[in-house]
Amino acid sequence: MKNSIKVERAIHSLTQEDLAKEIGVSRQTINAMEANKYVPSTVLALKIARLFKKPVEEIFELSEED
Amino acid sequence: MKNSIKVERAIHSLTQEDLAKEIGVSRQTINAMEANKYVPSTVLALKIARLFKKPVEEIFELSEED
DNA sequence: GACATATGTAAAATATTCTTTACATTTGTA
DNA sequence: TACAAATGTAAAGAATATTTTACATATGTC
Repeated sequence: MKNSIKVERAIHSLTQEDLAKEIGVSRQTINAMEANKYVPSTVLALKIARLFKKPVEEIFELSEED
Repeated sequence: MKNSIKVERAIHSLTQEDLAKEIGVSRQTINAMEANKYVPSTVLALKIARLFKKPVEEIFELSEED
């Protein structure tokens, strides 16, 4: 799965730590998500999409291997 | 978090096992998801939404406690 | 009633997410 | 250069997701 969190963060001028606080996770969780180190939970995806005012599908996209 | 998987399954006339095979998880995972026993991964949410041709947000909804 | 199919549930094991702590590296700026 | 802020990364542990196996219950049909 891919995601465009880093881009959205840039658009909204948020640091990883800002975003982490907004959605209630650690900064490392944001960092790891951006680096595709793991697949986040649906709750996180919904919170991030809501914050950025975009559909989940526009931020998180399935890859071939999923 | 709430979800309407059971309803979508009824609309599409799919058994829990049908759906499980479609998206590549065990039947118990579907059953537990419907019973809100846990929060699924974003990959599962995207797969389910894609199968039912609806946005993730229409099937999975954040609750107060999230 | 007997049978098949679908669903609910539970426990143990495994895999994965997420936190915490800590440090290294990068980048911008005085 | 020196400093601060942001980012990358890693390792250990806690919490949670998911599988597997297994059985119970419900529901429809013969």
